[in-house]
Amino acid sequence: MQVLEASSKRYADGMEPTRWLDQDEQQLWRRLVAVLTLLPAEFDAQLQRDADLTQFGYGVLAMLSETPGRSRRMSELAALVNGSQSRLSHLIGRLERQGWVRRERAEGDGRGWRAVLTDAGYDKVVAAAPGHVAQVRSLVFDALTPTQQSQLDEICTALLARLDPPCPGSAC
Amino acid sequence: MQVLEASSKRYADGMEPTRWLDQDEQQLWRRLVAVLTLLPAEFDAQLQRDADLTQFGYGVLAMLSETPGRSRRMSELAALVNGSQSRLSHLIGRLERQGWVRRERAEGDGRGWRAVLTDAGYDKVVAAAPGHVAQVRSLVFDALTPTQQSQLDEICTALLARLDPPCPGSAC
DNA sequence: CGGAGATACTTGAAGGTTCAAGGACACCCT
DNA sequence: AGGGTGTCCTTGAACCTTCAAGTATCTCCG
Repeated sequence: MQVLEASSKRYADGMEPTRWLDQDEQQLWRRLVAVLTLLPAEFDAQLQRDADLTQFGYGVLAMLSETPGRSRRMSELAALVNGSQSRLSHLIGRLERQGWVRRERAEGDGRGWRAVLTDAGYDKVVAAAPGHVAQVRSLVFDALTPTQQSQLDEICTALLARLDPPCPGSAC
Repeated sequence: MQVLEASSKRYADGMEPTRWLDQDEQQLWRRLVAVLTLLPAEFDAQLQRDADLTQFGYGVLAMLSETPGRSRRMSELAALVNGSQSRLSHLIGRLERQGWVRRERAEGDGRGWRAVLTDAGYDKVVAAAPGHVAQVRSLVFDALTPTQQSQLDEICTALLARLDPPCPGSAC
């Protein structure tokens, strides 16, 4: 996944020369990319097949189901599931059409909306959850030792420190 | 990301009762989902911004650039980058329109095609690589200690063992 | 009060992915 | 030879996400 030669060409002033990945780093990177590709694909496939849901859609419904009042401000919800407002807005539109969610004006702020889980929506998540959790268990937890699980937890924490609040590469 | 109550309802014969995730497992799962969501998004954003490429598109071009002859059978290429044949076919169509790849009949097998990286395509990857590698370094390697890197490598290996060759949940 | 600027959300179009179907060719077996 | 079956790849439609506007409302401040 990387151009091979660490070419010795000149580089502009102020440009750091690229530090290419060494053998071990390349191996890790390739494996990580594979996991990043295949794992979500499996979850999407299972949810699609068994519940006609995206992982993102499931995540939103589940998040609502766990929230007191089973509803959230759109922007809040978007942040919780790591999606853009636009993405969420489109999704909620679709979920609304299926009767699993409804929109409600947010009180106190005329600009805001809340996504509210309907009873049908709640039933939907409850029905979908066992299959999804089984998949998570089978593809993640069953594959890792308890030690690896806590290692992975710390690794994710470290990675998120650079991903979650701060902006990509720029100064924040 | 999970329905809260471990409901004590009856289940059909032969159905295992769902083993819900405990506190620690839920925490890990949430973090992992966040990483699975945000990390690819960052890479896609950077590549889109700086090179007008998808991570998948970059991966394909890079893979070709590393291959002797700078070409691969479509099916082979699809497997290497963990994509479906259809996805690859559409992508190669787009890359071909931009002049970075061209299709060539595979010799020996009248059904087959090879994707061949053009010179322009090679220049394209070479131009895109430094920015991408910098991003990988900044978001992954700089965030992890050497120990964590080798832990992650083993974790990925363990996860891939259940993902790569075998089918999802069914018998193979 | 009133206007500038930020915030919350939506919308339509463009682009990418999946899914199901289809065409061309290879392989196998009689 | 030749017909059934499987493999390699493409295609079009449906779906989802992103991107760039656009609308409505709030906040701040003179």
